[in-house]
Amino acid sequence: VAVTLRDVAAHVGVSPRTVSNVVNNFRYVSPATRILVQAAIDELDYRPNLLARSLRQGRTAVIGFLLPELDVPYFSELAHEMVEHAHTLGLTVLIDETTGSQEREVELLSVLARARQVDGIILSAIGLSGRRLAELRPTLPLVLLGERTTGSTVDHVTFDNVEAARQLVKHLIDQGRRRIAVIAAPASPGFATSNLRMRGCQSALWAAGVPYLPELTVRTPRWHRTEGYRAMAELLDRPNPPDAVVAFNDVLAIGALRLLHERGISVPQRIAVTGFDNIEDSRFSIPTLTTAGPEKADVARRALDVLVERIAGHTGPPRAVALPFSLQLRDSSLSSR
Amino acid sequence: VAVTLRDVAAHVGVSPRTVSNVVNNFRYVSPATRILVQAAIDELDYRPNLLARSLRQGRTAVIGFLLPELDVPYFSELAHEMVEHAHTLGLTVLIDETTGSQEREVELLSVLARARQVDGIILSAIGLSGRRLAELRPTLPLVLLGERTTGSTVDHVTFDNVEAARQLVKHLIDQGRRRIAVIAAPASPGFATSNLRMRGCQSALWAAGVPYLPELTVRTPRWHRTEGYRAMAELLDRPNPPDAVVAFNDVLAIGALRLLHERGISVPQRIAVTGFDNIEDSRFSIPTLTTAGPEKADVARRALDVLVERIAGHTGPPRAVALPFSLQLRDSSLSSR
DNA sequence: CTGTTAGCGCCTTCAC
DNA sequence: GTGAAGGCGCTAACAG
Repeated sequence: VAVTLRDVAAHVGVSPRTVSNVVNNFRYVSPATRILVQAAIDELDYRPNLLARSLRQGRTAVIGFLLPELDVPYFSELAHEMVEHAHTLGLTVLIDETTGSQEREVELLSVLARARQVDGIILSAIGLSGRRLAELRPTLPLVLLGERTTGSTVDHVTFDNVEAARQLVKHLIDQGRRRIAVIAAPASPGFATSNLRMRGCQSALWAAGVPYLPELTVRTPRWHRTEGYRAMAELLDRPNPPDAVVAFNDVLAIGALRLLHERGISVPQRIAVTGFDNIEDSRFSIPTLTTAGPEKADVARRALDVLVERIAGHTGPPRAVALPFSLQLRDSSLSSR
Repeated sequence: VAVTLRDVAAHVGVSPRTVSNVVNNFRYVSPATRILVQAAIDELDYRPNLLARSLRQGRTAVIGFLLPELDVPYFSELAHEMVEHAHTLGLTVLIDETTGSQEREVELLSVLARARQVDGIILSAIGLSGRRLAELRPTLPLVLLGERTTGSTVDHVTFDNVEAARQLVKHLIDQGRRRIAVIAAPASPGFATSNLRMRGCQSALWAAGVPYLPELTVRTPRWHRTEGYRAMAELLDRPNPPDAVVAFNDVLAIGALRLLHERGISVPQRIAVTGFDNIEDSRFSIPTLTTAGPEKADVARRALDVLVERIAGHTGPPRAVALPFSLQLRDSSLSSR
């Protein structure tokens, strides 16, 4: 039932070539024929079959965005920016979830890359190490998010996780906190986000001569609210509870806030809390949450720009884009207000 | 550089047909050749070009999911379920944002539908009226979410918004509330979600003989936290403030909670608050939020099932799937605890 | 400026 | 069981 280029051509009495020229806004079509053809297109309600076009041209104008989980606010906010900015570039976004497992990251990456369904891929990697990635030798333009791997062989966009963590902990120390707990996400090999943030924390403690208390570090299996809630409970049940908690993302922190509320422990008076990511919710939580992170719009914009450049054929050494980030000091960590 | 079916065939010394048979697990391939071909596939690392396959077969195994905004928790949670369930069906999901504007809903719908990039579409419509939709005569299987239009000409999956609102308000009345405010989303033509919820509220009030107070209804332009915050401020600034607030989704309610906290008004003691959607955050807000809605996994599952059935060629009258919903009574509305 | 031809990579009807 | 040929709808040479 679908109207094809041929149908339009036959209807007007020109060759398919001419119709194609009109559809693609090529020069060298006489105004008269252009009008004629356009009329036929409108009349028959013709739309080019993008599949056929993609097959022919070898490009699809679709990019794949692989992220751990769409229902984690950081990623949904990022996905939003991605879709929005992609749209301004005339691109569509195909989203798939990796659940943060290395196998699934590898699998999706290779499936997407080989199937020619997308022109390039943006991967928010959690489990994948730089080495493993290098072995894969991705066949498609690829931009990595959220992890800075030394000697990485692919483009990536990130921000200075170590420095951000350092500044957050320094802020807590400046506020007089001395027993600083950490709610960390799973340890991964290599330079995973969680490890970088841990390093920043320790560096700040060391610089201030405040002891790092390993017994006040809890590692959670995932980055969810529930995990933050559980981890906080665990911390309180230990002898000598903390006077501050650095959670490695905002939802973990929000889970912790919830538990503290239930136990009747006031924040920040008795325990200060900080997060990471600056998700929308951190401005509305009770109390509002101190956090740090880059602008998500920046992340999306830069990642797409680098990717588009590669798709356009740019060759050259892998780019490492480090975005600026900012600290948002809010009620959850400000003692004197 | 890409390896094609032909390359594999040439490498083994069989016809493309045979390779295709192996790839697609057809009967009637001798075990010997199957093994041989499979070996060549592995060796050359061949992957079928999905674009070519789709063009040939007329199906893409991709479904489009059009939603207002990915960074609104309800939709990101729903998208998560959609992607996950689609995966079990061997489908990929192409997500696009409509920002809730009718023009963009129409545009994306027709672009996607004609371009043959997807086999079917699930649309979480906000602005689109049933009538407008009927005029469009979508050329592709389409399932509508979140709005029940009378005499609709397309399949849709929803739940009983009127009844859910009625039960929430009845609950508030049972708790002794009498001055019940409403933070509603934009009024739209037809049977938009917001209108249905409003009707449910009024019906509950009427049934209990409690007056509906139009001066305590605020309509917000969007469904965001900030709007809930602003609307709540507006309500408090009016003479005779409410003793309960029904927000038409959870993020509006969370915005309202935030403002009430800043004004030092205790919830639920002085003002009770309820939302809609049962987003993850409603279990962690302070206080936890009373809310109502269907299981998002159900929504995704049923929508996909109906869509897949249509894609498979099922004809028949449009389906109207009404999902069960549940009330989650939590701290924000329970006076006696 | 426009028509003709070929082919992107795959699946599938028809033969053998 | 397997081979040969054709075409899904489009665009990119190459004429003219």
